[in-house]
Amino acid sequence: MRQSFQRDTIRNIVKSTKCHPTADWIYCQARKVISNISLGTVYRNLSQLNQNGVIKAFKDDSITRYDGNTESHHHLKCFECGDIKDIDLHDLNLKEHIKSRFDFEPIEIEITIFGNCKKHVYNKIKGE
Amino acid sequence: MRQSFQRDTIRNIVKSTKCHPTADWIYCQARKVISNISLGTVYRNLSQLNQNGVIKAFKDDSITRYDGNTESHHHLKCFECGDIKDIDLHDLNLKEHIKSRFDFEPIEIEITIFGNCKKHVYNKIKGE
DNA sequence: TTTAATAATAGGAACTATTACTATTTAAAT
DNA sequence: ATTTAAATAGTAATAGTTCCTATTATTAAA
Repeated sequence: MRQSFQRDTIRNIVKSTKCHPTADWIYCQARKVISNISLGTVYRNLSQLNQNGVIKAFKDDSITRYDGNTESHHHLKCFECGDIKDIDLHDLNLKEHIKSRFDFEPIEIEITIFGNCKKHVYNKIKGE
Repeated sequence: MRQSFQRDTIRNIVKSTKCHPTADWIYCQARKVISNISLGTVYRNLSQLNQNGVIKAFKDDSITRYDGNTESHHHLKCFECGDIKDIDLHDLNLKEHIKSRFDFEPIEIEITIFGNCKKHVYNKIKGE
């Protein structure tokens, strides 16, 4: 994988946000730097960076989101605002748990918890 | 929601398999009963049945799968054969855990564990 | 039991996220 | 400098799904 300004730009964009952006959002940001960058280039490089473990891709409903945080972690997604927040459930020892209970060798665990974040729980209590 | 033979057929197909079928698989099965049923009808009814809690829809990569089992449960997906098996992690009390640890009101938890099922773990040990 | 209202349908067009294709450009090894 | 192959921009194609429309079918009411 040789150097390209396009790829460096894309990596920097993903690495500098915690908003779990989509390819399209990244494309819009990238165009501010390279006005004629193509969407295909964005997809190709995101896919490459993901394969090399530089970033992490995950599915949010039917759209792919990208995460600069490559540590093992899970997601809280608010039904109201759609915000996705990283959480760590490392101490639950889920892999060990699965391994000992089921006839299955776990490699990767994806957890998304849907519900209401602080802000929207508060709003519901207030009846807003 | 008034009765339709198409919807009844679709519900029966989903309810009578544990294979977590896609819309297209269900469409193929449905055509054996109603030869000119349209794919749009299949999608519309699956969506309706899901909204009414009769069946449950979930995403597998970029495809939607449907589950006749509406009890709260999670999935084991084998990297080798792609088979998806239902598991119950009810006793982990994940909702209580999340609620007490994060400022978040959990409503639904989706967990998919990717790895190798019994059959393929065995094959790997044997070096096949 | 006809009639009226409208939910559901078949068939096909449209949409969206993503991937594939191709001629050209660019990085970097020789 | 020259060469080689990776990367690119721009665009066409794909797959899964939703939307549209004229027609049909179910159910409630007269």
